[in-house]
Amino acid sequence: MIMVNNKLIDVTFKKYGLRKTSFRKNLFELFHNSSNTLSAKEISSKFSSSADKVSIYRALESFEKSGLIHKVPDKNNLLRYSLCKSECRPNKHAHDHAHFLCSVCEETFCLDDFTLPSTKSHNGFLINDLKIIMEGTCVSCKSI
Amino acid sequence: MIMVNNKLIDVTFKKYGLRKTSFRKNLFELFHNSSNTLSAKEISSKFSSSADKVSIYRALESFEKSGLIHKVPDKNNLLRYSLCKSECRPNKHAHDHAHFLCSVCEETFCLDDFTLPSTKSHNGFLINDLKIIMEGTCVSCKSI
DNA sequence: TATTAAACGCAACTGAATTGCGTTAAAATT
DNA sequence: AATTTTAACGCAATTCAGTTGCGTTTAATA
Ligand SMILES: [Mn+2]
Ligand SMILES: [Mn+2]
Ligand SMILES: [Zn+2]
Ligand SMILES: [Zn+2]
Repeated sequence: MIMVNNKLIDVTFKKYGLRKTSFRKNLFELFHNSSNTLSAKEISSKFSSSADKVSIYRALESFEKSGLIHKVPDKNNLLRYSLCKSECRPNKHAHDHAHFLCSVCEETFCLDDFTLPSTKSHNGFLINDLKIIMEGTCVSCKSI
Repeated sequence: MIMVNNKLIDVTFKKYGLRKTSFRKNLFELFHNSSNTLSAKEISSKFSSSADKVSIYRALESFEKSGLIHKVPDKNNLLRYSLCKSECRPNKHAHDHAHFLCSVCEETFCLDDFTLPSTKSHNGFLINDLKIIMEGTCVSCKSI
């Protein structure tokens, strides 16, 4: 099942201070090979119930705290996560890109070249983090 | 308890096709007099348990469908709503503003004067809806 | 190899949100 | 004004994402 090479796992887990348990390695791989964002339920189904849901939630929390993944807003208010860019750290998630949700195929796309406004404050509100979430029709679904 | 004049209630409820029950009139008033957004729990406490939570949820759903209120993001993934601008209709919620989540008080604020980019496409992606969600410290929490 | 500390897995729990259904009240019709 | 119709109400029961407790296993380390 491991398609991501072990070197990358070693480097990544060392960098983020994570234990290399078989489940967490597989979970990392799942994120790494997913173009779309993931909910706990989706993760569970990918593991075909071989992973306990509590382990999933705790791993997600741990990954998020380390700066490996970040929360993404979800239409149905579920917890949903996506792999971070390599610049992310526990104290600073660098979400310097917009996310696009296709209403047709339900895929999520990272629009890396969509530059975010770099505003740091607005009317006295101090902005630490800014997310842009788009909804619409993706390139491939448009032409169907 | 009614501070919003009855004329406004009449006009608004007619405009949005809503029944004038005493609870829903009070709920509308609550939204009208609130500077910040509201969750079901917060609404419940304002009514000091005189309104059933099911009625609250159903009223919120009904208000939202009519275009009177809109969902806003919440720090703890709760359902949270805010009064819409007068331009909103069932089929077209004009969410032309950004939302701000305070990490300290966990409130959500509508930044009505932070207008969203009106981009309709990007690299072939057709954008129907665009959301900006900011996180940071709100005005009041900043000065504590 | 032994120690220790984090991760796992199972069951039980929590709490926001939903559903069912009989009752009440607003609006429409007569 | 009285009747019919239909939406809203209220209570109980349910659902389900997410959490907590705790004993066991496994990875890191010494
Ligand atoms: Mn992303
Ligand atoms: Mn708003
Ligand atoms: Zn698509
Ligand atoms: Zn605040």
